[in-house]
Amino acid sequence: MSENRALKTVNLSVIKTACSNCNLRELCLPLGLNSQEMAKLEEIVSTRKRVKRGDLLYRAGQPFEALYAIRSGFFKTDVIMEDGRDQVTGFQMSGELLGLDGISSENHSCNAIALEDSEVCLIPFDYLERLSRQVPTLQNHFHKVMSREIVRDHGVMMLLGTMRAEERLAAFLLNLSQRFVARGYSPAEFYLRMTREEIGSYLGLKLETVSRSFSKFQEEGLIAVQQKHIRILDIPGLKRLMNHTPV
Amino acid sequence: MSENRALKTVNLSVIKTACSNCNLRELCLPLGLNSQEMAKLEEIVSTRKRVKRGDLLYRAGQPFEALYAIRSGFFKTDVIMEDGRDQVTGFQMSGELLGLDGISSENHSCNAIALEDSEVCLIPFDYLERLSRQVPTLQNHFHKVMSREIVRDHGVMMLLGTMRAEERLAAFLLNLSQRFVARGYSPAEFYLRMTREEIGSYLGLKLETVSRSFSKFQEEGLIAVQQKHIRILDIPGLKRLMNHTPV
DNA sequence: ATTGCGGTTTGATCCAGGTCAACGTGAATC
DNA sequence: GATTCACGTTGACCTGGATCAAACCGCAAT
Repeated sequence: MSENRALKTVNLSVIKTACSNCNLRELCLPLGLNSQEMAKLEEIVSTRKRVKRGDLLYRAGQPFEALYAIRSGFFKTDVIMEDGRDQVTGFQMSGELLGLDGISSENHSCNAIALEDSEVCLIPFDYLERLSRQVPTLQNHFHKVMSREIVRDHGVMMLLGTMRAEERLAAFLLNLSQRFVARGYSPAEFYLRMTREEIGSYLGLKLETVSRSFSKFQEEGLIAVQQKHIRILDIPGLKRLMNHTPV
Repeated sequence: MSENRALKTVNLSVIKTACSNCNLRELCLPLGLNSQEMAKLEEIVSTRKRVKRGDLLYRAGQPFEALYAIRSGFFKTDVIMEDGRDQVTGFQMSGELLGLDGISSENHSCNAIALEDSEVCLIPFDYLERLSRQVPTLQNHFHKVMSREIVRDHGVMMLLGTMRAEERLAAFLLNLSQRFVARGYSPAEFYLRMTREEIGSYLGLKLETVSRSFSKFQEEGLIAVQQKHIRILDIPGLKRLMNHTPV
């Protein structure tokens, strides 16, 4: 919680040019803004925050004040029922926005937990609304980001409602792969930041089922797994597996 | 598709006062607006559209141009995979907004189908964005509506990911009940507009399981079912059933 | 009144994935 | 370099809900 605030002014000046220099700008909120608009956005995105692996960025029930753009690192979000059951609702990586769920009730409705040491840019929401009234491009892009989250959620519903275990896992791997590509990483080789249990929670499966499915994929030559290290050997194969009607 | 356009001016004048007179205004987009702001909103919500039972309001892939506020009636939205499997992603009733999924890609990403003869108010999206730049209350409320949809989706994920068949159905009934209450109807007695198969699709269950669970609830005195007519006899009982840890 | 038909209920059986349990593995700590 | 601990793998068995099948219900068309 205690952050190093020495050299504050230097720090701020560095940050003021952040968005325009940020190599995530094409994935993140600034998408589509001209340099003048970007400068305005930079004024409101003035603070960064480090979150250590395992720490919560925010917790369900806390008052909502800001959105967070992931500058680096990896997060999960989850919701917890009164009886203790929990569900991972998503995994978020650099360039993605956290906190959209908090707008509706002005309280966060889920927990956001860093799965590795991470850094986020803080976007005070009232400033964002004010600015997006002045900058139609930003307004429209923000609406698209929210809508995209809704579409993603529908995809997860489809996955949870109609797909079998192996289809779910294939879909999950392909989705990760795609998102890594968008960030300039290999589509075929990556480290999973989450445990089998977290994957299982997200996919509506038990960790043993996740583990068994990984092993099965490996036997079939679709992937090579060693703990958290994944190499996808046959992307088309996984795609085929994913939408093969279940009997 | 061909609509009666006779008496257009009369029609418009009638509609111009629509929002402020509409008894759904506290559930719908106008929430929180003063009369002046409401008047501006009414200018852009100038058209209504009837949708017959079974007809599509919009179809996945169609260009997105407007949101739809349900004036009366009942809808379902669903997504369809290439292999034909489909998933009902929601049931919408009066005062709720349809079409948010289309903003992100400027194409609708799901189908919206009327489950009874319905009427919707058409809200051209570019107008809405323009107006919400001028009316902060509207802007904020629209953001809350989108966020609420995200939170709802997380609830469905929780349901699909962690709950057992009977818990899902109990949650479903309680949710409908609540929403009927908000509209001034009985919390305990209503007609289901959707089939067992559609309920099943939404809840990630087969229609037989839905039917059996209804019968079980009836045996236990929790509800009285006769086809589509439901009477809830024991709301606390359903609530208890819903979050009783599964073993 | 009869037929047809979409939707619903109920029974019998099956199986994907859950549950329980034992063992492996590798990174961190002393 | 031994110990610990969280995480992962694998096997054996069990069960909730899927599947298959038959009958039933209500209403719309004739």
